[in-house]
Amino acid sequence: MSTRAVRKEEEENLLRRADDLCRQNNLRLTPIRERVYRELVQSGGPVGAYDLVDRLSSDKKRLAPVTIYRALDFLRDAGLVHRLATQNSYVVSHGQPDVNAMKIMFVDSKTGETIEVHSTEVAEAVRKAAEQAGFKSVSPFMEVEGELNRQS
Amino acid sequence: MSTRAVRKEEEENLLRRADDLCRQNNLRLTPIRERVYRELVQSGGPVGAYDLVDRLSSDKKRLAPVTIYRALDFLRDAGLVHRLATQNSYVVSHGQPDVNAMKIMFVDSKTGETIEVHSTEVAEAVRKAAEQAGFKSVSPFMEVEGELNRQS
DNA sequence: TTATTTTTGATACAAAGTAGCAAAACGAAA
DNA sequence: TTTCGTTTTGCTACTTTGTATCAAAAATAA
Repeated sequence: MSTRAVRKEEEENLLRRADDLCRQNNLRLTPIRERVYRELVQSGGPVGAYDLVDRLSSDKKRLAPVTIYRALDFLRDAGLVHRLATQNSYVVSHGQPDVNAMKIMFVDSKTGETIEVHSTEVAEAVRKAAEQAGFKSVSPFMEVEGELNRQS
Repeated sequence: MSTRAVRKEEEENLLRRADDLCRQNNLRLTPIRERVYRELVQSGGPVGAYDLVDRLSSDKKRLAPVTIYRALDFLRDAGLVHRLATQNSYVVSHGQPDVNAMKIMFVDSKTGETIEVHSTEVAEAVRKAAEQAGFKSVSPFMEVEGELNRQS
């Protein structure tokens, strides 16, 4: 099986799982919301909101930015998508939600490429630091910039 | 000694250290740069760029945003200031630069209040996670949202 | 001093995100 | 299935955040 086909399959997995998650939580994965999610999945990386506007607009119909932002808000609330604040962009969240793990989104400083890693060890260490700081709870998501090993 | 006086003293410490650091690294802490830094120090928390524009502008002379951004870029490069991407704001970096520690800026989701904590434990755990992700190096700074214990 | 680099000022612009309100679609209840 | 309330979408305009460009001024080096 080609890597192309594998990727296609992975895309469908994500879509199906998103669908299930929404069904189970009584959330409505409406057409635009699904289109936005699908576009993010297919892109394979972070995409800017206005880029999504362009990609999901046709010649006949130009979507308003607010439409995309609303879809993104929904997807973020559902935990399906992360916002990369340092990049002003949005990216699909991978991996099953493990409550005890920290979701770390590593962002390559050069290319903007991202890789998501879940770590309970980091979660534990951050919780400890948070306690020191007088924080009672912390977001299970964080973003770290760094340099990806280039395998050219 | 009043807490007010203590704070004033701390401010002067920071200013002096910034001055030293720049001198030692052949960086020019020019008047606007120092004014921006001082304003951030005095505010005691994160401040937006356009807020700085307002605060540092007089009736006679209105600073251009780009002037502030340039000063902020300088201060960030020097490691004196952090940008809080999730808040679109800028905050003074505290603590002596410990190369092995992760600088974690905890941001209160409600108020935007920040507390900086340095942790070698987090740094170590993140490094390990980064290796898994195929990253060879990571930024020594990160931002985590959470909820501060309210001691009303 | 003169030449070179760095910093600042000024104008305009680009990019990212939001407010507010009306129309449409949906879902539940009668 | 019609009515009613809620959620979602469309539309227009707007706010906030951040940059590009190029000339003037200031600092540094030769």
